[in-house]
Amino acid sequence: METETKMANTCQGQEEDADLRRGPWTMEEDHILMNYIAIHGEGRWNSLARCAGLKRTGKSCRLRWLNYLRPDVRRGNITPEEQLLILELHSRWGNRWSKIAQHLPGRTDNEIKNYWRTRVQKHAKQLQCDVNSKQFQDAMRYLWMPRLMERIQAAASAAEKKEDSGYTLQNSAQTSASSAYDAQFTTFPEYQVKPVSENYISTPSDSVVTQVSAVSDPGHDHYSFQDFSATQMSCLDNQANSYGVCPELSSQMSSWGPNYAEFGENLWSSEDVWLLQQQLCNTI
DNA sequence: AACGTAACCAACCGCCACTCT
DNA sequence: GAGAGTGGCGGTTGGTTACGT
Repeated sequence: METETKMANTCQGQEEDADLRRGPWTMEEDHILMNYIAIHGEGRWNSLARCAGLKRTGKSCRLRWLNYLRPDVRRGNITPEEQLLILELHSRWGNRWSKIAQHLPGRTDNEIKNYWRTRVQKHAKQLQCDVNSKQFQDAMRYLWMPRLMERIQAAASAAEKKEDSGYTLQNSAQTSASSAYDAQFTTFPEYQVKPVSENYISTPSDSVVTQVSAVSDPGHDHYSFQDFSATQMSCLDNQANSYGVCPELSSQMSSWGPNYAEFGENLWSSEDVWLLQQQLCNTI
């Protein structure tokens, strides 16, 4: 705080930024901001912007740093595990993006918000229902989320097979370096995959028994895949079927046969959507 | 190849809460 | 205690890229 005050004082003589820059950041601006923070650390953003010689508002600098320049920002596609967490956490907390982001290390609230608005809301639109409606919540919980679980488990299963075939591993975080699963675990050391005898999700083929768990974080309300598994299992108990789908949807899905496998997050065909709409109308 | 549309994402805006003077 | 300054958050916008016709 003292240094911040000093910093602010030393910059007071500088002229007011009447010609503030807006729009996309240039590489030069990025370098200036990164170098300044590397040397001085994050201070008060307005004075930081002035002292660094950036013709930007403090807010703009903060946003650029937090959402893009920070070294621990993860870029690239949202993994199935992350999607699962986002869906689950959003069902708990709603649009509390920053709170949700706290449970996805390296992801920014802006990125999660964008993911939700572009991809999740797209599906709601496809189903012609509100993203907060019970219909869509059910579709997520009984169709989308189990699909994601299956994809996660399939990736873990593939990794196990790799291991069985003589592939030497140093630790569980390296079990499947080529799968989407691994992008998460190589980056998030707190997550690991391990076989368990309880709290498992069975796939339709019942061939995969894995658990995704997070090391507990005392003093921090850290939500985990394990929590999700527990939630999902209670759902299975209640709904009593191997897909984690309510009985009405389950019967419809079994009639779809292989088409059910097409319920990936980006694979909702128009026929799927129509069928789902019909089913939801009938069941709710 | 050209055009239109959809999807994605960085950046901005406005509001609110907190801190400092 | 009041007002100004600042940071944080969620909502929105606009530019760019990808894709389809």
